[in-house]
Amino acid sequence: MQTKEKILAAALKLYNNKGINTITTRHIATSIAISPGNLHYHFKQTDDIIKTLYDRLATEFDDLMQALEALPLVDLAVLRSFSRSSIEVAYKYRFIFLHFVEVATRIPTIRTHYKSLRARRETEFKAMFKKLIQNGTFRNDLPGEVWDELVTQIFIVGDFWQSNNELSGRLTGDKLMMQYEQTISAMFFPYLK
Amino acid sequence: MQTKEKILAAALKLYNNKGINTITTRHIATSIAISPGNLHYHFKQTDDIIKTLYDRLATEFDDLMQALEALPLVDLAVLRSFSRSSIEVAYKYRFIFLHFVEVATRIPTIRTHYKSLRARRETEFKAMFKKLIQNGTFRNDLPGEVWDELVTQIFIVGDFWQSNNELSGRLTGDKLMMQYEQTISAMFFPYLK
DNA sequence: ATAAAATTAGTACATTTGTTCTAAAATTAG
DNA sequence: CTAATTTTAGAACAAATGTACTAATTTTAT
Repeated sequence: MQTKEKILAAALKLYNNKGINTITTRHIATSIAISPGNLHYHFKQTDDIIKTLYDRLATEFDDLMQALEALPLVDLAVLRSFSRSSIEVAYKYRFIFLHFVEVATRIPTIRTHYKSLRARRETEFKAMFKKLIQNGTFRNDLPGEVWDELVTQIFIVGDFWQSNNELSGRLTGDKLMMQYEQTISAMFFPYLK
Repeated sequence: MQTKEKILAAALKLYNNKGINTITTRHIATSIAISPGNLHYHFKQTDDIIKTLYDRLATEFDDLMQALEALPLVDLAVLRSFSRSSIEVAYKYRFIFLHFVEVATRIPTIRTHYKSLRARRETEFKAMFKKLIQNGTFRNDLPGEVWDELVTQIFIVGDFWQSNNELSGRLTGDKLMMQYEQTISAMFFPYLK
């Protein structure tokens, strides 16, 4: 593995386990037995490492979204499998979600990027819900605002289920992902026809 | 105002506006024109300031909870007014929620305290839902797990609506609180009979 | 009024951290 | 094979930061 990839892998692991504030570039360098100078040759600024990792997260999400859009029809099973894949990606880059506000504050381009990604996904979700109402999967007796609020709720839960676990659950790995798969899919339950 | 109170007020303001990582004890001291030595006379450790602010948040929440429990009956209006008051308290101490994972990591007693508070509130919520099902406010056709998941959702949204706003909305003050009052009350909508 | 206690300012120290610089080593290209 | 380029190590620097220390000042108690 190239040094640059080694750095990213080590950084991801350390950030995920110890957070972005306790981990310094020296920690990362030491963990893969390279010098601080070498690390800064590959990443001039520390934040460039975080930025790169965020970009990868964004790309992996985008791939999921595009796969979803390519499907001819969206039903509950599809929604569930999409949610499962999203959870896996989010877990892989969990430090970002666990420190999302700080990451977005430290690296303004991340906030900008997230905002536009979010806006895009919001319209996508709303369109999808409309379809699911029309084809009789979802209820048709609820006022429109309720669906808008559901979208907001989904984003909050989707972005912060890991923070919630960190505070009260402390599950890890598959157990954690399975629990929140359930939590997220339960969000749709009372909306079913 | 006593110096100790001045420090806490200044810290709250600065933390809320700039986060806990950019603000140092020197910033706090300078903002109220006292020396660093004086600040550390009142708070030996920086984290003691955060700890004290968290304790106040916890107390204010406890007061709300006790007021709620003292009421003879709980209906939707009561639930809504409780949610409104919670939102105000959470906004007042918003830096804690915006950096919840880091705060809980840095100050272990906060994590411990939050966990037990959370467990207590979970049973309270579940009992309340049971009552609302029995008196016909909530639906009685849903499986029990759905209510458990609703409780989880409520905590996630309740703890992280501010982080969500920080990432995508950036509303402030009343506008912000009013929006999330709606988001939170909309969570109950599809559960109504 | 005076002694004791509490508060405050200011300095200083040790550590950490991001980053830069230089020279050596390794790799690549011609 | 040799020159150019890339990569690496290691030292060094400057700024920041939490905290301790000391002496002065203010407040409180008697």
